[in-house]
Amino acid sequence: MAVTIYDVAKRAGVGIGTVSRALNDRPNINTETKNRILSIAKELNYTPHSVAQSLASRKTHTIAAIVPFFFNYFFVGLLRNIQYGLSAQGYSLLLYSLDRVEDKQLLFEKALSERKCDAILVLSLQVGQEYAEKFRRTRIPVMLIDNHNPLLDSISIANERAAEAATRHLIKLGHKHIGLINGDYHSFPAQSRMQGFVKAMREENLPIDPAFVIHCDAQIGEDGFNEQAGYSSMQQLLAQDKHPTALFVASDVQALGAMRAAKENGLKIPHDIALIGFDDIDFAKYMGLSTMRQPVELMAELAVDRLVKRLQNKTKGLFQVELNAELIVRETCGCKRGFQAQFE
Amino acid sequence: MAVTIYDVAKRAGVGIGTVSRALNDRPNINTETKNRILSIAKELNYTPHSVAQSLASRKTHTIAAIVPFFFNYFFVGLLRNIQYGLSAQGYSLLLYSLDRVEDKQLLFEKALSERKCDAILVLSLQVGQEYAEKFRRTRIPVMLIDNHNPLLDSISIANERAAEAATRHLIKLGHKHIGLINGDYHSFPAQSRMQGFVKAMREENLPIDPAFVIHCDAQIGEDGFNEQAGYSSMQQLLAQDKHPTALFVASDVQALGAMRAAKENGLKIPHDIALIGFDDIDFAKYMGLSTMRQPVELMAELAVDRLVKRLQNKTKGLFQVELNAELIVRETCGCKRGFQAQFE
DNA sequence: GTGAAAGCGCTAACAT
DNA sequence: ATGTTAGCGCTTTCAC
Repeated sequence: MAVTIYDVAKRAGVGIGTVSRALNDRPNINTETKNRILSIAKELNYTPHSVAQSLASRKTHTIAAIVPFFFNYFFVGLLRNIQYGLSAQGYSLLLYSLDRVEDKQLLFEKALSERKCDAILVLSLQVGQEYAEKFRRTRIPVMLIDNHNPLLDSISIANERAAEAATRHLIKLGHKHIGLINGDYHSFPAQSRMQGFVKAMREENLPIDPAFVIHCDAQIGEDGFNEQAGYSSMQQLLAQDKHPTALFVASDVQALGAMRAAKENGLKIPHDIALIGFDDIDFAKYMGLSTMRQPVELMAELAVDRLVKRLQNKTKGLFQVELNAELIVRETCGCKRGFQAQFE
Repeated sequence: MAVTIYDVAKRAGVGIGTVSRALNDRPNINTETKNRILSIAKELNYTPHSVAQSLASRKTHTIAAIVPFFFNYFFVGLLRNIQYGLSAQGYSLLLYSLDRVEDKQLLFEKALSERKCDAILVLSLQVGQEYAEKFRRTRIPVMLIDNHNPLLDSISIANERAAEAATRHLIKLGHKHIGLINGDYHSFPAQSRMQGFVKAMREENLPIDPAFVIHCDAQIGEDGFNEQAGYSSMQQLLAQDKHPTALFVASDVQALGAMRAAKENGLKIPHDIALIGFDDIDFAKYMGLSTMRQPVELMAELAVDRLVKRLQNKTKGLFQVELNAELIVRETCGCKRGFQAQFE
């Protein structure tokens, strides 16, 4: 049996209350006794039993992240930074992932009912009205990342502005026939990115050819933001008798898929088709993919920071931030002179 | 305040013991009372408080995974499958990740002392003698994946055999000058992969040019299995006045880096240098990278299954499995006729 | 078959 | 400043 505060108390000749006070750095304790207790605890190799602490204090010091694992590596970068921030603040990360979007309700329910966590981090998932209200009612702090809900804290990207910037960049390079490969249009980011695209085209008086705008139909359980979807969309685009000279693609993994399809069709990027992706996943750099970078570190940092503050009641009111994506110019947009396509 | 078994008991006019029996499907209870309790519980929207359950039963139904996040996407695939298996078995996944290998002891210690988990899953990390013994002593089930220790359960890949197979494939294609880009030689997989490479070359009476064998020096906190390391290794290789005609690379991300370097040097793959990687991460498929596939799904399934069985005391004795990697022939090894290099 | 009672290891309120 | 006590919400004896 492991050593408990009772053992420490007995050895120190004090009550368990005093031990608890010493261990938790609480006031109303003599410095001497405190030090004595601390050294005895160390000597006995005492470590607190966090489950017992949780039950008594009603705090688990654990935060659950609900993540659609899909096939978008954007989440990996986010998660890494979230984990990093959480552990720095003394919190553990409980990971709930789903393979099919339909399962999200189940996980919301689970996180809520099991009470293994103090707060919930929801990545890139749409939270319906029902659960938004439920979260509010249970008073559990919830933070949405890469999504938005009027009732909940959120950190998202100014998707519309970013899409607009990407599109404008292509326009500035002289393209007149610009297409869009989007994710599943039911998703929040997909809609905003579409709007940004449309806005840029409209304001520059460029016609939008409906045949050049493709929304990846979400397969069962997916969201269209994956390599395969990008590949098929590009194939679909190229199967037509005319194709755009430039494309804004709503995610890097899709863009990678699109590049693969382009290559198979003998098209050179950016010569035949220029490309801008979205996210700036690790591989974008390696592939020379121009893209709109999401500030993953910052998003994670803000999310963790805010959630922890909220748990400490150090903040009130809705926290809704919109960050800007940044255009990262690499090869696929074609504005670097003398560049030879990564893909043949 | 949430509803507890006391509420259910009162409403049903029974003791809490009976409620517990009903809820947990235990014997010695009248079917009628049981059903009555169950329906009352449902009506009251009762959900068990897992923290209280844990404290009383000394079971958390949570498993911790200690993961070096590095930059190797191999872990992502593993984690996804692990999470999937665990949740199917009613377990939660606590994620401990480290950014620097040096931190692993800290996390071992943390997982052990906090007692938030029933078992520990260690991914791709070397467990020293000290902790192996400590794990045994505390009797906490531990499963190593992608590594090995005589005292602990493990699931690993027959690295030597796999490396040998990859090398032999290159030899069979007629290559005489074959090089190796390895991970940090201090790591277990790197050593075995080196041995397999050497074995194949020896047995086929091919000389090994020391200049063609590169071990990625692990940067602080890393393990050499990353894109950047692969890139530099290739640069280093190509800076010499002669270079191999084929390469076995110890991981796909490194191979991707190597391909990037090759392209920058104007070398065509597989024409000038043939390549075989290791892991079969998602991107390998997209890049046409030939590779030794690790059976990630199977590894995860076995690991979870075994760990859960162990927690239920349904198994004893050491469980040490070695699985075989499978050669996935794509374009970079050059054995598909008429293939034109993905990279220029 | 069921109820009462004793923990699980801690925190926190309340005495002293 | 310190000890005592009552929970936290459950599981698990142990009587009946």
